[in-house]
Amino acid sequence: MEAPSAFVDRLRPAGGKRSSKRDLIVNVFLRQEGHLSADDLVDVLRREGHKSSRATVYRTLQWMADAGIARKVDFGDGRTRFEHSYRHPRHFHLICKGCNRSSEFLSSDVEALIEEIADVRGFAIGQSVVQIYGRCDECRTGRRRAAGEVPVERLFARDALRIAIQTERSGLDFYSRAARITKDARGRRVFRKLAAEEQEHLGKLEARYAELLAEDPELESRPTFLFFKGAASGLFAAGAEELDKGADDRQALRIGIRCERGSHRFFKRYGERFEDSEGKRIFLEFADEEREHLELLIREYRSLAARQSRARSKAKARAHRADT
Amino acid sequence: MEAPSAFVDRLRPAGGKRSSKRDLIVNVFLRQEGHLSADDLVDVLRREGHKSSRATVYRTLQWMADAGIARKVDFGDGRTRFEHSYRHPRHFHLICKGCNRSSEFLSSDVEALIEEIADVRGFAIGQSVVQIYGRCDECRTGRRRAAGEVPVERLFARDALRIAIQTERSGLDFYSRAARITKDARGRRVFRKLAAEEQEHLGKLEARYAELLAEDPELESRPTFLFFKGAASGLFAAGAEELDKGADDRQALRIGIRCERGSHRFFKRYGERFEDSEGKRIFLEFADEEREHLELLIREYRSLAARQSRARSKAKARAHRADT
DNA sequence: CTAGGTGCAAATAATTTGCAGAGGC
DNA sequence: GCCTCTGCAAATTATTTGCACCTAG
Repeated sequence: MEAPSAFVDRLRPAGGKRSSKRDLIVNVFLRQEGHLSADDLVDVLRREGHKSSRATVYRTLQWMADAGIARKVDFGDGRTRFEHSYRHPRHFHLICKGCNRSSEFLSSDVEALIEEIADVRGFAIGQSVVQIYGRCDECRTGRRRAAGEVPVERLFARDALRIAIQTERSGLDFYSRAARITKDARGRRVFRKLAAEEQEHLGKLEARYAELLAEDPELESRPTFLFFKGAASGLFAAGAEELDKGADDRQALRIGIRCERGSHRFFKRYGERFEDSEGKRIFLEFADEEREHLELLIREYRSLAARQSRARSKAKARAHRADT
Repeated sequence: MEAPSAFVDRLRPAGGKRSSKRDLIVNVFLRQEGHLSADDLVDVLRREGHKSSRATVYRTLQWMADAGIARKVDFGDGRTRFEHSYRHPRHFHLICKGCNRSSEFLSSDVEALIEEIADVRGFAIGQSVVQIYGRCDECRTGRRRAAGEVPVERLFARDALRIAIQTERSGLDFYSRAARITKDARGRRVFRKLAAEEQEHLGKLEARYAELLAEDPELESRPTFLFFKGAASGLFAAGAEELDKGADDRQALRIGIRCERGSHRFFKRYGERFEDSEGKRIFLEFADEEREHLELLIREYRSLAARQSRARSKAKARAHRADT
């Protein structure tokens, strides 16, 4: 788990001079949750007994944004706010016009659509902003929610693990079914092997999930942060359904390839964005595993296709000999 | 087709006083395309030989935003811009950091996801902002695109009609297939009737599309404005595929219900947002037609289920009598 | 010693406001 | 005549800059 100071050092641009004032401002900033305006940060500094001129705070904030330590956010109220990126992945915002608070979410599906749209328009994406303005649950119902803040990093890890577990479960189910219906002995062996791997990995993920909840009991009840329909509605689950409708060996492999490809993409994308090193490792390992599965399935598909084509030409040759 | 003056009158708040200055500013503003800052508008007014103080322009812009004649847009460059809503539906933005121009798009899919996310979080949506920052095609490749501006309203109408036509086509295909495979005579008649209706409607839509293209030949080549995967990847097309995998009469009805529901939602949402009254009418009529289909299918499904259940209990009774 | 970094005050930039006068109902 | 709208100038707000001074490398 990377420390804040290491995080800053990693991003600090080379050649610059250190200064105790800047270090101080950066450290105070990194300790804050949520979105701060320059003035908010000056106030926090004052409250902690440090005096800094506004200009320096503005300059430091700009420096942090350039370095990637902070991100600008603009909620359209005339002042620029900043959030730090230490253990805090890029995300989208729900902004309540009642209480002026904002809550964060991520949606793999929205991101995928945005990428697709940009692609069709020949647009190279830098960064995208999704802001949903409205009234939050609390403001509408008057009910108070659990007040304790859970760092976004944990919510991210929680949801990512939930999705991974769901994916493994339905992957396991998919490969078991596929093994059952596959006629080709070699293909069957491949599916069995993949099922076994999913089973083993599932155990690991569940252990990690239990550990995460043990660290913070509040975590389980927090609302969803990471939305991913591809997993929720079930990439593999949809695949399994297709199998049930009667697929032959080749189709089964093809469906498996599609599922693994989607799953690999998802875990790669979010693994890369993960700040917590434990979760990041798990995710990238998962992505790698899925890629291996994917490659195995593709090899197997090619092999099966080749064998079938050989079988066909042999049959044709036989038929031809019979003709003449 | 509503005139600009009628549009303003419809939205003008009651009780206010008219003034020739305000009317002038509003009229000039409505003639502009794209996103104007207050200063841009002052410049346009100056260029047309009218002088107005900045304060008045700011006040008028604010008045228009309150009245719903204008919408604020903020691209994070420190100044607020405005776009008018006359024949201009709400939309999302692609913003090029190279040339500072923005292009607009709509995505039913993104909207649906946003609604779903807000719903899960108990958040009442007011308005949502989706901005994709990056570099546009022209800036990256250096190639120049056709320069003539096509009003968004037309692109919207074009894409909506394309989607409607696609939907009708695959709906027609779906119902023809369903009629072919349905064993129950009554159910078959329902599917035939729906197929005939889709056929007729398709003709109307194609005529309207041809008319639209005739009005503006540049229209056809412009990039997609309205993205809707539900239609593109084919709500009904997916349904038809399911039919082919062997569906019984009830399943066929159920698939039809799902398709009509998705289609109805889509056309209702965009029909309501459509400003051009001709297109709006087509869309809402379409939505109504889809709702009628939906209701017909639901009735038919219930009727079939009831008949099947009666048949089953009769069979059981017969079996029971044979037993004793 | 010298390129950055800091503080203060003044400058900008976008937008809003106070107030006196003009004009629609 | 009253109440709203307009114009001008001054005020406000968020942010940036000039410049003298300071400090780490």
